[in-house]
Amino acid sequence: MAVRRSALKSGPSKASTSTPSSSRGATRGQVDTAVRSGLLTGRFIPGKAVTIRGLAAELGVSPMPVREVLQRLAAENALEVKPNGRIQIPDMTRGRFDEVLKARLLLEPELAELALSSLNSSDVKALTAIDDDIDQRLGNGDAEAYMRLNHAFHFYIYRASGSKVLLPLIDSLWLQFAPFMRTVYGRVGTANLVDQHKEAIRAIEQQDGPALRAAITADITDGMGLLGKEILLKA
Amino acid sequence: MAVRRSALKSGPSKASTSTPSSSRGATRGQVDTAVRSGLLTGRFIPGKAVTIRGLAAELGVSPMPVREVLQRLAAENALEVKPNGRIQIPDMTRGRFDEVLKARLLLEPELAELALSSLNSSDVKALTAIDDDIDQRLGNGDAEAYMRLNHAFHFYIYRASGSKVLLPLIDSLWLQFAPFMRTVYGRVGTANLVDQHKEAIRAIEQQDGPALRAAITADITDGMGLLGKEILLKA
DNA sequence: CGTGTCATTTTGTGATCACAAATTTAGTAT
DNA sequence: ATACTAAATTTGTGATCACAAAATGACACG
Repeated sequence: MAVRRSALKSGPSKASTSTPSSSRGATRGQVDTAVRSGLLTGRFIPGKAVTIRGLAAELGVSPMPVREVLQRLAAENALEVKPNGRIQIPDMTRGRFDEVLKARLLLEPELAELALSSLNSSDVKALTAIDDDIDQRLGNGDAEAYMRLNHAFHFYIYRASGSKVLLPLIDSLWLQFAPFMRTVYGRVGTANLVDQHKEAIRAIEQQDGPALRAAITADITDGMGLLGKEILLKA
Repeated sequence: MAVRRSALKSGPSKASTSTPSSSRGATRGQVDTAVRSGLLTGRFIPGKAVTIRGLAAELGVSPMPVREVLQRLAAENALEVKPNGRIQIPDMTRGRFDEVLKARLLLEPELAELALSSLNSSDVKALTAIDDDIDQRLGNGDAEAYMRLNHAFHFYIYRASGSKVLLPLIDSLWLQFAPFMRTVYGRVGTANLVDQHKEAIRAIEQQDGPALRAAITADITDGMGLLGKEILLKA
């Protein structure tokens, strides 16, 4: 039997936080966290099929919780159910990309500003720690770690808003573009990636709303817009 | 046995369009359409529990497809899974309401303008027909019909954009506030509801983007913002 | 009349099964 | 070799079952 690359159960990925580790819906929570983190760190390749039994075997659970999780993620447009029932990672198109970019630019600066007043100096410290970690990993070319940390940085801010509506929408967006961005990093590497994290941190320190909006907007445009469009035009 | 009010299988609701009526996932599609339309027309009351077996019996299907549909809708934040596994219609809070309103104002005018160039004179005719229907129903106080038609009006426009990203996000938002708005209409009635549909239609006729944005924005603010805030403040 | 306790019922969850559709593989004929 | 066909496998779907947790109801006790 050939050694097959496993999309999950690799890396630390710390699947503990916010995961109901026991009691009601324990298995489903575990599966959900595993697949979500797999999508966000680019361990799933766009266009590749995802089978219920395959995932179930890989995670050592029965097909049932996997079925429900995949339906959930399909509802968030993180997965695509084809007319024949087959489930796969949607591949990115130019139209979809433009829409995700537009939606991100509309929602994320807004939520960041909404969270601003809830962020204090200890949060600044935590964000700085994440950003330092990112800078350190960028040189190594570890795209998976970069994606995980970049997600952690943004959502640390967004989560502080306590949002129950905007946050899930943005969650859905990240699940949609993350697998594609992974393929982008695979081509251009991570060495010369730029972000506006330090500007964002400074804006938070000074409680400067417009500056934070600008930093987030620029971060999205630079990190996703420029890179992605270049790749998509080549196709 | 007492006659229990059924949340579904009542009214015409025309569950045919866009429903996979046969082949793969037929039953699930039927259940999904039924519950979705039930939510959008306010046949589900916020705070009320929804049981898998109950819905399954009501729709005459096995619990399986219902389970998956409810998980889907929970992923879209149209339903809430409580820590004990119980599923219910989330009840509206002031914070949630403000967020939904904000998100609608950010996304819907944008998508309407995006759809503008795809709307032609035959679409104007269709929209006018829907709006006339609304005017006719408003006097009758038929809140359910109003909600269904208002949804039809907005999404006729949005769907024309061909959007695959923004449209699902807006879909999620409507599923979240619809059940609450139903309770609002139950208090204030539908007689003196106002909308900006005619202004929107005129903007489409003249292909006037800014005017369409303004009409949609005003429609959201008037129809949802004013009414909802008043009710929520009383609680 | 209120209150705690225990039995009964209901509910979600995970597992397994049967089935049909679709995919893949093998085999064969041209 | 190539194209077509048929068998074998894989896959999603719906149904049913067993189980534990939770909700509900009945009932006795204060």
